[in-house]
Amino acid sequence: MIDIKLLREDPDRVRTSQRARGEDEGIVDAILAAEQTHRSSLTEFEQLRAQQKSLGKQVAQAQGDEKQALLARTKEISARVKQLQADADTAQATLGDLIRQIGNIVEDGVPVGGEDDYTLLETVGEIPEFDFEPRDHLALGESLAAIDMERGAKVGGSRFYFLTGVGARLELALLNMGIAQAVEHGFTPMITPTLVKADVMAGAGFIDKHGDEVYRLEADDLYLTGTSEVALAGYHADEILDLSAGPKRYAGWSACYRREAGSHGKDTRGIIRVHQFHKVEMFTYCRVEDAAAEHQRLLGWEKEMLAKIEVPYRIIDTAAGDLGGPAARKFDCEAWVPTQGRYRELTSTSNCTTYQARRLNTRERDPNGQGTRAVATLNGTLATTRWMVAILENHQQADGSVVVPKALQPFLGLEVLRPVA
RNA sequence: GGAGACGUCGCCUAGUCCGGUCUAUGGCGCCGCACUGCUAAUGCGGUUUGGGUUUAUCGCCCAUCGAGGGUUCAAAUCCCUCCGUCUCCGCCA
Repeated sequence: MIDIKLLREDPDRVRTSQRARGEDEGIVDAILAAEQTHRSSLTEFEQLRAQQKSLGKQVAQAQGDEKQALLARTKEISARVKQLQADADTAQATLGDLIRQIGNIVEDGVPVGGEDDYTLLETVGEIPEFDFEPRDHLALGESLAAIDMERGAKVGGSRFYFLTGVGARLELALLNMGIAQAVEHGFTPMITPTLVKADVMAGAGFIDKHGDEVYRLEADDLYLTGTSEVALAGYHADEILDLSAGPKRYAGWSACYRREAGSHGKDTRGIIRVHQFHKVEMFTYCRVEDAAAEHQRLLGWEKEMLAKIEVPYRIIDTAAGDLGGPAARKFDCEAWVPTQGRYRELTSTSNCTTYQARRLNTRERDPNGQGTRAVATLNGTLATTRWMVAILENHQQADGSVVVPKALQPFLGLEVLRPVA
């Protein structure tokens, strides 16, 4: 949720942001009007309520006829107070519904436009050249006895899979390497709930626009999370944090669940796009002034991880229209996938500034004055199951074996993965 | 799953039975000031959060006693639903 004060004081900034995202800017004026309505109805309610309270005190002390007269007056006021309160509540709900439709204010420098309008920031590493026909990650995974899609489909349906033997070990090694790096940089490792309540899901911003993407357990009114970001965003909900000693950094380890609605027919082969996978995710709470710098740090830690698996990749600055609602800016790192001849997303880091925190009511003492203010939240990927695709394909050899990147070897306990006969 | 106890503004706590001087008590902690070689101790004052009004402050007002409803002129207090914590019993990885 954006700051209503910002919208009031600088509506043009919000309009510009909406335009960059390709979204309705007329809503700004609707919100301004709704706020006026809310404020006047609230004032009206409060004034009569004050009168009701002071009369109530007289009632308590009065006796006999005087008391009866007061009761008659106060009964009438009571009914009006109730009505005014209902009006004020309605006005507030209307305002809330409107303002929640606005995405975060896009950071300066973010390219305008949709999915294809990203800015290429950097390309790292050499695209490998094979003197043999490279096999895709699933062919490799099957011959290594690492991935079993067929039985995955038998048990869970399409887009489910088993990681078997070295496949399971490779995933654990990758995730453990992510946790190890996070710990090395001062993150607190966290294993998070993957089922969360509706208000946490909504607070993290995953219901409004990604509603179709999310699994919901009807019987319990719980949501399966698509990333530990959700649980970590909820972790400090309704709290006042002390960030005077620096940001709070968490590394969440969790299973992730995505419905992949609307992506029928896309990436149907292998484990690129699946309903369930694992991820180690960085999550930071920091002061809003530090958020942009922290975003660069998160990107730096993603690059550090990508260097460890020795695959070529590029970094893009996602266009405004491709940002999630809570994000003010997003950098994706995309690894080269040889058999597809293109780059595929391995990491994504978003600066959500105060957007999530405002919804989840996570604040700090205002260092510049009195009272409290919303903190900033950021997130970024350290490792996911999908990384196996890039590792397998980029490090494959003519005989079907796969060389394990050096940094990963101590975690995996193997230097080479060899095909099973 | 069954039975019971509980949830008060950082922490602890009074108030709830019997609705109205509760504008929520007291202690601890914390902040400020005073006194004082320093620290400590002591004294005085302040200390939930959100919002409205004003906006240069002061001030005034509303909401907030786990959450949401209800009863009532009036709810921390009475009723209902939900959430959470603890104890015991049962069942089960």
